[in-house]
Amino acid sequence: MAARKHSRQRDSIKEFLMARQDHPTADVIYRNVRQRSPSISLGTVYRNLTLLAKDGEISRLNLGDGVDRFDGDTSPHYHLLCEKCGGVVDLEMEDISSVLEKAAAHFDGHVAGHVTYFYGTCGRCTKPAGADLSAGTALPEDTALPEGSGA
Amino acid sequence: MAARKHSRQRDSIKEFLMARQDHPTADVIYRNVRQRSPSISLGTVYRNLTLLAKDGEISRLNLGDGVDRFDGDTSPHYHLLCEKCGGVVDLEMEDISSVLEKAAAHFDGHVAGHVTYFYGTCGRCTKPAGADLSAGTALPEDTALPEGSGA
DNA sequence: ATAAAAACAGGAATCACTACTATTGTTGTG
DNA sequence: CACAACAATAGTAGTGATTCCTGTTTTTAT
Repeated sequence: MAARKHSRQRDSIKEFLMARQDHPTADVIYRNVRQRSPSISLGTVYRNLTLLAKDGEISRLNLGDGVDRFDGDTSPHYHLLCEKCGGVVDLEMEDISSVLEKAAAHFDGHVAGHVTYFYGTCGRCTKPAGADLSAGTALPEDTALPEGSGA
Repeated sequence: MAARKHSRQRDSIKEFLMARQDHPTADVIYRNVRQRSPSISLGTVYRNLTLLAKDGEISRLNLGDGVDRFDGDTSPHYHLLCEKCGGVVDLEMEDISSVLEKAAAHFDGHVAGHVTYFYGTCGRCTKPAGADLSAGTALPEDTALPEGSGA
């Protein structure tokens, strides 16, 4: 029930998220989508992110640092929170779902799932300062609006 | 530097936490400690919880539900968040620190640690309703003040 | 006893996020 | 196409956990 209706704001949000490899916060999404849809409101961003996550089209991450992040990639994978730059990167690693069985082994309740994430230093921050940062995938972690050009 | 000075408020907080098997929130701690130290302020509770956690005397848990919880047991162990009652219970389970190696295997940064918790249904909530709830460890999950007796 | 500074109480402020309301946009149906 | 039903929006107010600030009180070393 409550059939979903189309909305450009939702399209913009999803489109933006799909194009990102990082895991932006609602605020970053808001500031960026606002370049295409200048009148969009923060509440709309939150409402749609929540709705998209509920429908399984995106996923919502909570890495314990007080902000939720959003990921256009809903396939199961793990994340690492970089303690230096605050960024979040995907981690390619073998399956660890066996932790569920381990958790259930001596437990008298029911274990439905688990949340795991890692912390440490991302590849970029691990390299010696001033190394080959010139090339590379330099997407500033939390791209804010380039204050000069847009609005 | 900044030598720590003794304080009864901090003592009360730690003492209260050590006596609990559940994982109370700052607010629950505040409401309970206030029975012993009626003039304690919430800010003091937070400041001391943060300080004790920083010094490794207690640990701070974030289970992604918007509230931090505190645990007097700092030995490494895992937690389960009950989706029915909202409570948090300890999980006795074999070591899973091997996930760290798995995470590090194909990663070009540095993996320092991981956070893992489980969700599902706790033992009490799993049992058929109205069963043997009469006996048992019935500590109400978020013990508020028993409004009648105290203040 | 005393002074330096850690800690406190109380309240204001912050921050991410949610809720509310009047208005606008979408969509199925005749 | 017209139009009613209602999903979605913008804008703004509200919430709840946590932190910060300030003048006062405790602790503690001397």
